[in-house]
Amino acid sequence: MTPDEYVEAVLDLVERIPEGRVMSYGAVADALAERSGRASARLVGNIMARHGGSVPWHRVVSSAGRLPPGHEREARARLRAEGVPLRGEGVDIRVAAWSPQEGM
DNA sequence: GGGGTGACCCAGT
DNA sequence: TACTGGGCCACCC
Repeated sequence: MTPDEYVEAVLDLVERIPEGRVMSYGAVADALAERSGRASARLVGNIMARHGGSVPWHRVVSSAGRLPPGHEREARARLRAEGVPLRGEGVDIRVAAWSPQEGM
């Protein structure tokens, strides 16, 4: 799988995250590991930063529920509108976490 | 080719 | 609870 295809796979998965739920960068990397052979949270973070504009990027947060630097305000507004449980600076990932297995 | 950087993560202190 | 160190992988000097 080429880097470009990996980007496509990441964006494709992010598009499937249902409203009101979120995934961490690591969870995304993990879910694609089987298919791509790669599992790097950092890589997913980079991909979202560069190509996330066309997908619901706000549904992808850090494993601690922190929102993407520079976009906290925007992300909070969208997440709140979708009914994602917010906690402190970010989201309550323990409650909002979603995995592809759940949504097949 | 070598080295720094980043929307990350986990284990240890 | 907060910091550190190591691992991760593509990108850009």
